[in-house]
Amino acid sequence: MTLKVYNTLSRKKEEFVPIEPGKVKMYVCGPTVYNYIHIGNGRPVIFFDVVRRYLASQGYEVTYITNFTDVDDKMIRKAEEMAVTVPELAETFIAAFLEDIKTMGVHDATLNPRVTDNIQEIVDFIAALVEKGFAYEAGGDVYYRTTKFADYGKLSHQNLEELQYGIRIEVDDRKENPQDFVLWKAAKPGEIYWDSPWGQGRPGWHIECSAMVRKYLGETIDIHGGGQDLTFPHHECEIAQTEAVTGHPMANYWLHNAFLNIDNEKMSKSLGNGILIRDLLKQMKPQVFRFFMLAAHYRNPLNFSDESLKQAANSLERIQNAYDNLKHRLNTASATGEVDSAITARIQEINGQFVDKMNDDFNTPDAITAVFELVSEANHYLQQERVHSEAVQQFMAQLERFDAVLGLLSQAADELLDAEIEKLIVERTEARKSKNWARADEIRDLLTEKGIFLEDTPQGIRWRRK
RNA sequence: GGCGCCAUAGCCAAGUGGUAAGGCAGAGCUCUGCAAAAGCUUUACCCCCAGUUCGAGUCUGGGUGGCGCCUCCA
Repeated sequence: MTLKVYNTLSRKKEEFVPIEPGKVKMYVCGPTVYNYIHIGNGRPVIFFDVVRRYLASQGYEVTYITNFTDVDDKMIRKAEEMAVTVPELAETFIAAFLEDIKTMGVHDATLNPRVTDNIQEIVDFIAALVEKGFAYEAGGDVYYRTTKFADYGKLSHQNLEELQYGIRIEVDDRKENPQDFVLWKAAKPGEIYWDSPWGQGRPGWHIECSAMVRKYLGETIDIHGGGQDLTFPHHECEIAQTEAVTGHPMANYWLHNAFLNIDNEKMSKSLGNGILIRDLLKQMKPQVFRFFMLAAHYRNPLNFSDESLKQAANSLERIQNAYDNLKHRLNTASATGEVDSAITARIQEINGQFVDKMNDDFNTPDAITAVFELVSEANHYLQQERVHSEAVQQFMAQLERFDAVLGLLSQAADELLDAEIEKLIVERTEARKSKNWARADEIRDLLTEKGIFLEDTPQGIRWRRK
């Protein structure tokens, strides 16, 4: 089965055909770096990380670009509040962002371009739009002339006439039409600015992505992603800008993730229910948050609650236990001869399930079901007294292949316990031998307090941290 | 007003028109000195009403209830 992705442009699942065989160029709109990212921001970050990992696992060479918006109105306002410069503000929160996503196990992007490093390209882009009559200058600002672009609205499927303008934002009367959007914004006194043919100012929000996509990936890319809210106006405007200049489609596939709600309500500043990722991850393993995210399909709304997280943690533990148990049994695996070919075949079959589900518009909930199928098979196999090391390795290798895509396992290094704990474990073993259960339990309780959980298995004592 | 989305077990969540995956939680059992882990067993008239069909969770129409976007937003 081939990969199918839901394309916002056509509102259909379409077969994914890359522009260049074996290669995928994707761009995902990144954060405006004026604050720490919240858990809602985590959804596209994690989802597109999985998309990218999956494509790579299928043999594609993926170029993954995600930008930083490091200058805009919000940045300027926040910098003022914090009494720092805009670049200082950006440095702080870019560093924080990179740290947060690393914690979440997100792979590094091929490149994280910044708006302020691409001003010249942006100015050139705007100049080209002006040249072609798609933009006009008005009092130091430059606006996009939406009426000139016949396809305006094709992504979000909106009719220009039916959009209600000025509902939330006051319409600027310098615009020819209310739906026109700003490409270049004149600097007010004291604001950060760059020189341009239209005077001192800064880029509008949408133009940066058009300029950077073209510069780093080319005129047409394979996948352009972002949160659902970016469909309109942001991505609509990107299309208008890019396609007006290049005459080619900006991206072949537009992917948008649905929102994360908190206790069934949208997360918003006015509700005051925002949760920062760094705060959340102080309370739980990052893999739990990833599992929670991937347990729902990316195009469905996902509700964040303590209960859901608790369930995610418990579910994830089953996978982690299976992996740890396999690893543990590897030490004492003793069966000889050939591995039962039925096992190998079954693992292959489950891998096929996983791939089929991922191919179906990245159905991670069903892909996770395949992971659980593998867990079940592995657990069954481990019921046997004697296991074959190669079979155990096959199970582990398959779990690791799944994990290369999903990023859910903790690879606890073979850390050493300190001498005192080591001694207690030995003492407990002695106590058990002499059936001194009271002492044995006492020691286990003692270690539990230290976060070390002991398990007595037929293959010997094992411990795990919790 | 326009454009969309969602409704499946106590909870989370899949589901190409052929007779409801998976996980969590709960209950019982097996194994275990006790545990843990694991295994086994167990839990659904798919929001309502009509229609199409041999057959509908799935398609169509109409409701009801939630939600998103309509130039800050992931």
